[in-house]
Amino acid sequence: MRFSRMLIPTTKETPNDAVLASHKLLLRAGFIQSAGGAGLYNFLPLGKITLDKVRTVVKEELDRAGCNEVHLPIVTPLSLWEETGRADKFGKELLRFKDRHENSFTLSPTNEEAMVNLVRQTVKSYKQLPLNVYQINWKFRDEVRPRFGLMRGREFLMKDAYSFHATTEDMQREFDLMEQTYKKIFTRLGLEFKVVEADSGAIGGAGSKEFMILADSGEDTIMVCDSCDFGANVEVIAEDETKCPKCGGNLSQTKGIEAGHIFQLGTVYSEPMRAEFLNENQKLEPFVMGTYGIGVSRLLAGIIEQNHDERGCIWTEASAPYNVDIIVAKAKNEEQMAVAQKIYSELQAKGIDVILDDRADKKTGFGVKIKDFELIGMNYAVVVGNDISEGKVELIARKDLSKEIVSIEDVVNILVEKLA
RNA sequence: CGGAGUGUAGCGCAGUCUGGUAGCGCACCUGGUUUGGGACCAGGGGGUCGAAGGUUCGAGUCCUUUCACUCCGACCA
Repeated sequence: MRFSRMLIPTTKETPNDAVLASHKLLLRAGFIQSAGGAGLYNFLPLGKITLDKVRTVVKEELDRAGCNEVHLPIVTPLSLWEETGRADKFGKELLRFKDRHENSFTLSPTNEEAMVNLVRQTVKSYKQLPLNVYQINWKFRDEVRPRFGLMRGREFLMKDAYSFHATTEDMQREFDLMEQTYKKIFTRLGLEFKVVEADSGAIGGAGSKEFMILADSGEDTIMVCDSCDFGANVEVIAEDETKCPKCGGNLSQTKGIEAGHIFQLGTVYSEPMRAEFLNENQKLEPFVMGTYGIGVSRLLAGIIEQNHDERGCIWTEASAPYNVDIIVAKAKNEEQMAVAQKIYSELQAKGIDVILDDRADKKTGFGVKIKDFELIGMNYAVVVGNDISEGKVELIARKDLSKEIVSIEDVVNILVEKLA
């Protein structure tokens, strides 16, 4: 992609009302913009690309774990919510409206009822179990106070998975599989995270675990053990507790951003909704369920909260909109453009996501391009400038801003190796 | 829902106290000079001052009502 053809409205000034680094930087770097209402954002080209990259990582790992991707309508009949009593329980956070025939609907904030409905209409036998179905779809919650940009929007992208089983043991097996799958997803995304014991809240059910991105700006306080892998949200453990209940080690307090949550549901939805299958003994039984969520758009904010500096975003390799930014110092210089084009094509041929900053207007000098690189936070920049007379280009790593001069012939292989 | 604040050009703001021609910076357009760390000079376009009502010869400014947004708190898979 050529920078000159892309809508990337970076700004020098920080919006006054943004507080969190991720909120400020995603706005300044042109990933998102306000859509005019609280907690509603337009995803601009860079934001859309990044969101899709993160979404793809989530999808690939779930598919690998045997889950089935489906797509449910965002508009759900309120009657489904009345079957489980959650129409009342969810309160005002559940946005309701009526169609022209005066039928009531909601904009889905989560889809337990809708997914149980899907499955009860199609799965009738224990032979069809277990089953894990998921979607990656927009959710709407009429939050009391949306805030912090993508961290707590009213409309947000969430992966929600639901598993259906004949027995509690099999559901617990799937629960463990999902925990492992989530660990793979968060690791691939390059995140530092902690799995903690959590409260089940409005979703209900027995056990639940949260996946916390460790960041000082996190809204959740968690207790972590320094000698084993135990961790818990302060919702479920006394905040003044100092000893690990699992191994007796020391507990310390830290902040986390909840980016994933997995639940053992049991039959709390399948029973009231009469979602049943016929077992081996020809008896009807309610499905034993689990449910598993990841806040995909929140992950973008979480990645930046954990990875940024005073100059801008520092995307991880799996999440960066582009891994390499080729900066042509003087885009009107034909030799520089030719060298840049060559490196660009070779990187593309190697399957690396690369953008060519070919902007040649007189307002956009070298300084602007390098500042944009640092603000947007792609992994590496290749500066094609005066050094080409000696057969060299400059390679800059965004993470530590280290620079090295490398030969034009080597730069592609060096990048392929670094990004492997 | 309680507390605090802010609405003036795409963005960031001044002007409001003390009523009298709508301002500044960034961005944008034209021309010229620049060109390795967010350039310079000259010229230019863009506003029903959040909305409604009121006071006044005259309202961005004063009064009343209302809406929206932001922050703190409570709440939150």
